Amino acid sequence: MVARRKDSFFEDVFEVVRLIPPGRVATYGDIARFLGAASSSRMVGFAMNRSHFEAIPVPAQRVVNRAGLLTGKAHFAYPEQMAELLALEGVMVLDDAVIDFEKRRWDPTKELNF
DNA sequence: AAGGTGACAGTTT
DNA sequence: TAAACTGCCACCT
Repeated sequence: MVARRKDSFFEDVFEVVRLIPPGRVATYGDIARFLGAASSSRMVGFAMNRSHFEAIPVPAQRVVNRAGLLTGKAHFAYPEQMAELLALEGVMVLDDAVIDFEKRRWDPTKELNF
């Protein structure tokens, strides 16, 4: 890599994720668009992978895929942790899917009015 | 410096 | 309708 526009695209991702209110969830795509890289949804997911090494905790459990599925649960300490963390926040998860996903969905581009 | 990779998304078989 | 393929951009080795 020769040059990067930003030192850390990930940090931006982390910040946005931390802004997600408890009990709400956001999608990789929405976060990516919010950061100006609509097609970097995959990167957002990869960022979450790295979030575990961050000093400041990142509520990765609040980030799900477009279908509301907990696709990243496998990357937690243990797979069930993701659903558990969400449950503690009042988010019901059934079979790796967020209940009332559309209702609990939190879109930064809308909620933050950017 | 170049290539491979990934917790997705959208489109096409 | 469901399954498979390609595109995509930034990080890492």
